[in-house]
Amino acid sequence: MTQDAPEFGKGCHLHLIDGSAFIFRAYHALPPLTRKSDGLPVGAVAGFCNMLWKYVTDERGSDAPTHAAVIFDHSAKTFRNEIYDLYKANRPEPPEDLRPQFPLTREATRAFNISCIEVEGYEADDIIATLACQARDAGGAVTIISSDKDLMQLVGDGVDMLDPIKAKLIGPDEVREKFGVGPERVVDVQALAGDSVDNVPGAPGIGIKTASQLINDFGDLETLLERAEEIKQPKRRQTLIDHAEQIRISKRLVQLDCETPLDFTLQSLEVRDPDADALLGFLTEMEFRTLTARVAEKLGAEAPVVTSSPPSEAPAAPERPAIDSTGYDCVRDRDALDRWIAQIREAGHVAIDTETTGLDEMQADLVGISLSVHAGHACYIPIGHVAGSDDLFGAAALVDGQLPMDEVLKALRPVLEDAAILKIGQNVKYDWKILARHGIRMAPIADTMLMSYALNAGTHNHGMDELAERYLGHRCIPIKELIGSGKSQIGFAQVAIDKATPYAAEDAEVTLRLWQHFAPMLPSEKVTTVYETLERPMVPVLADMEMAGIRVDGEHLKRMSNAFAQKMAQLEDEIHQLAGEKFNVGSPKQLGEILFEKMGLEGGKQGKTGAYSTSADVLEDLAVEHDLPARVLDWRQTAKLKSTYTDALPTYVHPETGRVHTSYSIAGAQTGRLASTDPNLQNIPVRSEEGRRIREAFVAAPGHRLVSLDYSQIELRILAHVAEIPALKQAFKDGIDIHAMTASQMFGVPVEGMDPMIRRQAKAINFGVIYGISGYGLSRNLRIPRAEAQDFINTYFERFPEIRDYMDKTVADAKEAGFVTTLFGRRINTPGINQSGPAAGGARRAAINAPIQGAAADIIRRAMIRMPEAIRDLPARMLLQVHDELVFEVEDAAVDDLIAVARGVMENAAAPAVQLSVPLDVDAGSGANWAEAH
DNA sequence: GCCCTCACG
DNA sequence: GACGTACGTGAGGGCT
Repeated sequence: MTQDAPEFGKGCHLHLIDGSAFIFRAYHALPPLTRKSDGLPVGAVAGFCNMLWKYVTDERGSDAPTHAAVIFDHSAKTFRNEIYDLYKANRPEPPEDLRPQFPLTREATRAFNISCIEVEGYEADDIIATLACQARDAGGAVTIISSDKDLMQLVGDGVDMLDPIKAKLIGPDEVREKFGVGPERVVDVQALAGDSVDNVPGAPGIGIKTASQLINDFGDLETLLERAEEIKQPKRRQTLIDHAEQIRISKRLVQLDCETPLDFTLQSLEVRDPDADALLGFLTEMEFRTLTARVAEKLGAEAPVVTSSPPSEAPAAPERPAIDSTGYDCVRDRDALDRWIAQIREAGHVAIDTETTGLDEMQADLVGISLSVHAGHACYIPIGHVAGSDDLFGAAALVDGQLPMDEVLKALRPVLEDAAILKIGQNVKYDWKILARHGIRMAPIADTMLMSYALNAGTHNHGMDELAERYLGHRCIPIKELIGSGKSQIGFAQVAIDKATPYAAEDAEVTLRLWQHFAPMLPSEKVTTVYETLERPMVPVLADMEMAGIRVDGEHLKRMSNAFAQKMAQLEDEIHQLAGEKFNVGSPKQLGEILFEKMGLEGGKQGKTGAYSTSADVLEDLAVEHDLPARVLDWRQTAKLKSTYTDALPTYVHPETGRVHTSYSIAGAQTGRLASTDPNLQNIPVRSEEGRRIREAFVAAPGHRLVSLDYSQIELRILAHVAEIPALKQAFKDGIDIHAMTASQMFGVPVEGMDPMIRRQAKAINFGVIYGISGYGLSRNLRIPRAEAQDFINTYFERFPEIRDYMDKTVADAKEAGFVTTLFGRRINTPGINQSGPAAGGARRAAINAPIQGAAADIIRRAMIRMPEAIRDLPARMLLQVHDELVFEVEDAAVDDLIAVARGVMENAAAPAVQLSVPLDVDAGSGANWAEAH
């Protein structure tokens, strides 16, 4: 697109809009508006759009810009923090309701078809300075749309500023009026005067007035500092002599950098007409009715109507051409690659998929990358394909006709890290980690899997093949057609490139189309906030945790394995003797026959498959009278610990890091909980003494400790809040033993000196309530008659009637809407709620449990998302999440600091989105290993 | 590939 | 009146 644009030069006029200033001004100028459909805060976005619209429609006549860009700050840390670590340190975090609006303002800018620019490590001011210098040097004119005094140093020949609010032009005279010196000496004055807002120290006691006087007296700052002895006022003289170094640092802080590395040209900033569809689409999505109407009128277009049909009814409408995997591009040379990169830059987004040698993203190697920008088009860039090897010893030689991996990554990196280009993935955490291993931190990202999860949790799973079939009516090429299966399976690197291209490129196109399908549904289905605040931000957080891994002591596990093997052999002998014959103790079928046929024990219940149940609770009952089932229980526990933990865990130790790297699935559980796989580190034993020793094998690195923080009773607290149970809320506020309190209320006994059995029963009921209690379930759990269990439940509901109200209301809501929601808006669909028969009970209990379990999951997600920023100055890393627990690794000396900071984040994680009526309590511990820390 | 069992919250 | 149930997960071993 830019090839035809004229070179930037004389006669051109560049407008540089200070986007961050727009945002903050918009935020503070407007009341906290929220989007009506889902409560997403959008006040700043609304103000921002109004300002942009006003800017775009202002009549400027011959002074109209030929080129324009909106520039944003990328992140809080910049190169200035290396000069002075306290730079901007006292600047408060942006308000919670502003944060989710930052990405939206970028989207808004793109919707207006204005170039959107930000660069990591640089402030917007530096980018503005760099562009202004370049434009001025090229002979063009520059107007900076901002009233920021820090930018006034740029004013001069060919560069002026425009205060967008006062509509006032700022030239050298206005600068002189403000600083008492000309633009070229502004930094000298700022260096002396300092700036309390940005925490630029300056010289104490010297303000702008004094500073400009001094500079005017001595000419410039360096001269002033050299000849400070000549200053007449003694105090002022001493201040300058004492603080000369601090003043010089201050100058470096306020001096804007004209050398920001930029990967685009001035030509590419050429002014473009807004695209009516894109702009109206965005404004409608934001539900800005007035502005949408105004824009539609001006552009002579129809304002689109947001439809809000539930996703389950959404047909796989094939408005776009069917997916055809035969015509994809295979990118084999630099020109083709550059053309794709130009396309991506023009569109501002790209769907991306990586192909690798395996599923373990900590070990798999990159084989190729596929991209798609427009439906109907996609490409595959092979980079790591090797010759199919019949020869086992033949070195895996790269196939000809592939660009070198380094070159491809180097070319793509600016795009992948460009804050103005959205990278769309399906399960993008996978690709993020693969690229992170090549030093690329991809941002910003979108994930179609997480979009589907926010919309469809509870309805179906969110894998690409399933989504493509459901929503695009397209059956993806099965990977098996390329790599085979079973014994003859080959790696993706061995697949011929002409076979890999349609498969890989298709994945990118499907991802793009899923994004086109889902993205507009998030607002219409009111789950944008969930997606933006609970799903999307988890990707880099989890990726970092997974890549950090946790150290595991393989020797410790091996010793335990040996001990377990001995114990099992001994138990096996005893069991065989008791049975009078040899059989496979690990076979429930054989065991059932021994127990209930050969030995003729009572209580043999056959399930639907005709097999006897030999589950632990059956065996526990039998164990009261008989030795054999007791031995089997012991054997089973040992076998479990050995096979699942002490034997399996060492095989997961990464050869290079020496640590175990789990993988968390964000969209696996229906309720918002994470799930941990390969290995599952969320079910490491803790309940039995023998099992707990396995936790001793999870150790901190030398010089470090493991710290574990966990929420105390978080689900019961959420229940107390959502069901508004005064007695429960008060107990949590008073910090008293919640189960004892329950027992006391139910049975009328004092909390002091309570019978532990009574407390245990109350505890079981408390948990039962969370699960959607039934008399049968409670009777089994407590091993009491069903009628007795039912009596307990009745008493409980009498004492806490609000709980029954809550349960009834939740089920009624689910039946009405087809879903339940958590406190934070997470939606869990309940498709089975209107079933009849036995399945109805299960759906009913799941619906009761989901908002409670889900809200707890939301809260710890919020804590995790805030954690990296909160602990960034501590020598600590977040390693694991176990539903209500976070595990960190921290240098010895910083244990207490970490606990204080992390606890604060966790205890306040619900706020400000939700003001809980109960406190959240967090327990903490630390030690050389996980057993000690827990 | 399904079922059973059991580890966790 | 009978039915069959605690909620949410993942992994390993047996068996077809």
